[in-house]
Amino acid sequence: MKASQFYIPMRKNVDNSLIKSHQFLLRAGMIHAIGAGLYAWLPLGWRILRKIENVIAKYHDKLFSRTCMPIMHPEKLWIESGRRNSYGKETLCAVDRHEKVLIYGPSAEEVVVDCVRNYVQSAKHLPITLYNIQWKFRDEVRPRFGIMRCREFLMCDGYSFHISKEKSQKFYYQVLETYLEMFQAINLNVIPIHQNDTGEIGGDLSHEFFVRAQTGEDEIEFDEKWLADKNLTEILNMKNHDKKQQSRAIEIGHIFCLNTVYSKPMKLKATLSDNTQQNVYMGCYGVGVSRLLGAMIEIFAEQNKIVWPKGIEPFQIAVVNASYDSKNVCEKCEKIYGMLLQKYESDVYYDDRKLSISEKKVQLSLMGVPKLIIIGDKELQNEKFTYIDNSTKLRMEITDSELFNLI
RNA sequence: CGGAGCAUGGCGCAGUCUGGCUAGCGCACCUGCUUUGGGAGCAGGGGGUCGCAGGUUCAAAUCCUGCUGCUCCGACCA
Repeated sequence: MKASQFYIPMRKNVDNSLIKSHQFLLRAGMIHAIGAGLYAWLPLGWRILRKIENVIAKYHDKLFSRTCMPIMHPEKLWIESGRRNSYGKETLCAVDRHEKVLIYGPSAEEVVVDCVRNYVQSAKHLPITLYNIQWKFRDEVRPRFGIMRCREFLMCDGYSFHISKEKSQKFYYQVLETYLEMFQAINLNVIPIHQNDTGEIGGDLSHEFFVRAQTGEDEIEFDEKWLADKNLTEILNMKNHDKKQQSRAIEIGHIFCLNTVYSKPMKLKATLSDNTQQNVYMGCYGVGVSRLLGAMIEIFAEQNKIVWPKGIEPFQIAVVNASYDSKNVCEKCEKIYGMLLQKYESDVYYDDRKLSISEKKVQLSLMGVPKLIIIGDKELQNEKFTYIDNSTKLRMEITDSELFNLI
């Protein structure tokens, strides 16, 4: 991607009463506020969001198969599950031309149940595990903190269907374990906390996943053992009296064992080998994808730069033209850019704009591009490149061949 | 939903209390020159009628009423 073709409206002035991540998102040109709790994802923000989505999808693919559920749900399904009455004013509705009420989905239990209930007749058809990553809408009383509590947001939601409570719970713990791996893979020191109150979703076993951050909306207590050595047994053995530390925290995920809370009213049953019928045991598993992006900024961003977790960087490497008036330099940059494209594909950024080298470097730090190859008159004369690793601050002069060994 | 605040060029703000010169500042933008290695400098220049509607007044960004939008605190919250 060439910088000259990339819409990235960076701002130097932002309202400093906004939360850190919100300010950063605006400064780096990642989002644009459209209305209360509504944001447009601009090219840079969208790229990063997609990177996060990809990691989350990769881990969910180990346990679920991916689907895409509709955003709008017929009210009928919600009446059937009983959530129409209980969910409250956060439900945004629309009326179609036939005067039917449609609900902009805040989660997808009803539609997923509808997808499987006509097929599932026997225990032999189970288990079924599905997930989707889709835009959700909750008409928050008070949207705030930028993308952390907005109305429209991207969420990954998984659903499991098993024939028995035991199997359902076993799967639940598999998901729990996979989530721990997943969050670790993106450098997040996540703390799972067992919840007793499962809220509107229902069910009886639930864990919330938190990351510590000063700007978090929640106050949590956790066992400090979590920070050193974490494994599944540790969680299961955790008792209230073990809790030793407190911190502000951001909730980035929540999982539930739902039992038959949905399958009962929605008549999702399977026949057992003794020819009796059994309500199917469900679980649901949610990760806030867009909120995760905000949480990463809260955690990893400094004043003028961010170091994204590995794999989340908007671009892995950038070619920086330091002498845009020089034809030779421009040609060299194009050539190196072309070669890097072969290896990094769309993950290479070429800053070909007519801006000073200083400004380009500052902007690339703000974007969180980890590796820079700087090419200017100086480099051309010395027949070397300047290589800068933004995350480690390593800086060196390298030759053509060294460049290709390095990257 | 309760409380508070804000709305002035593209962005961030001052001016409002105590009505009155041509509505100001920083950033951004345009032109020129000099620059170009962690958000360049100098000089010149363009752009706003002050959220919307009404009212008071000789005169309203400024005072009054209503409306709309947004932000912050709280309650709420998969």
